[in-house]
Amino acid sequence: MSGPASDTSQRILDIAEELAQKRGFNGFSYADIAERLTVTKASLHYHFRSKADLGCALIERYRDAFADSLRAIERDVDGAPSKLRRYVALYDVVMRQDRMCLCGMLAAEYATLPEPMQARLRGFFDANERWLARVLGGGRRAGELAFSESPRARAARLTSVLEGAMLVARVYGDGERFNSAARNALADLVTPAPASRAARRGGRRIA
Amino acid sequence: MSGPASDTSQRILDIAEELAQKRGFNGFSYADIAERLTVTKASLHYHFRSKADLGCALIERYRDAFADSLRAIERDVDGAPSKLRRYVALYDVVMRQDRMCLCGMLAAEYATLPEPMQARLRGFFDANERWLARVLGGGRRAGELAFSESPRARAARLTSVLEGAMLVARVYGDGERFNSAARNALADLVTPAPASRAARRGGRRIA
DNA sequence: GTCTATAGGCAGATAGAC
DNA sequence: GTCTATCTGCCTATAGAC
Repeated sequence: MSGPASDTSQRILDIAEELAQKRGFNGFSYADIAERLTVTKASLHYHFRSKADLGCALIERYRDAFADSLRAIERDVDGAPSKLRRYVALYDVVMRQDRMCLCGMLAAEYATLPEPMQARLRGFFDANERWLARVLGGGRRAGELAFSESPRARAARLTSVLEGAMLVARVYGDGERFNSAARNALADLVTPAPASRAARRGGRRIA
Repeated sequence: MSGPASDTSQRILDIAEELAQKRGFNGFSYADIAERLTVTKASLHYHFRSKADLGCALIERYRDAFADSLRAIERDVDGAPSKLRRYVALYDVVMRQDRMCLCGMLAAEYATLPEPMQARLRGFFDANERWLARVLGGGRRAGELAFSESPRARAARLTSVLEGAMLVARVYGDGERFNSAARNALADLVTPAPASRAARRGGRRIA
């Protein structure tokens, strides 16, 4: 959309993103960023007039990167189960860096955030769940997935278990805790017998 | 354990708990409590020397109240499905007050918390999941519940979906979002045909 | 774009009177 | 137990030189 932001702006966002994901948006200050970038706080205000502006830029960049990842999944893999595994892998990358999903973290701080950040946060979850709902609905029609709610409700529930698993796993510093929850959440969603799926597609019926 | 804390201490904790659940532990100050209680900040420091002390007291009281609720469930209802429904209702009460689970909120802020609070937070989740794992394991042995992981892993996953659903539902200000996720999470756990359960207990076999 | 300097406010915390 | 007064430090943010 907008032109290529300056390299310094990007590095500020990189540092702010890590801090926000590890400590929360209220858990870091311009001084923390300035120290790691070895510039002064005043310089940061040149790039992002206020912390609210920085926060908005943070969400927008995260949202765009996430959207790119979802497009890459669509491009690279077929089948809802594979797409979901790739989707979960996006969260796993974050966990391995000892971070929380940026938007999950901001969700906790929601009541304290400036309104423009709140609006962008809702936008993130909306887009995320629209994509998931589409994959889930398609997978169910193809017989690859099984669930009883609406695709949108199932998407919300899947988002919940992934965000919640990250949240609690960080208390234990245990990424495997997240992986176990994610793996089993997918297993509950994918129809048990892949062989029978292939057979059904061919019109054959299996008890 | 300790003697009855003063009435003022309890009221301080009531206010701090609400603020912590709505805004996070880093999202409120002694000034916020002082204003609502119409006392001075200095008075608060008489009851809780430091904010870290207040935070520890907050978790301990929450943990004890939660443990009481779990004992009440054991006392009042039979059967794992009913126990789980009552368990979920504990979360629902919190959601209806537009609050996040205290310990879920603190989990997000974990990296910024003083170590004594971190230790108590782990203790909360440990106790919580030990209880859940026991109910889940018992329910499976009784044929009331079905799941493939260990009871402990399933307990962790159930905790995750409930905490995550609260987290995201607050962004939308939509308690029904939480309810939908919770209801369907339980449905996935409870064996489909109660009639067949009763029959199986009697030794009869159903296809 | 980055700096120095500083404003103005709020944080958690303490001393000591009552 | 609660108060007034105060301390120290950090916060976001701005002015203006370079």
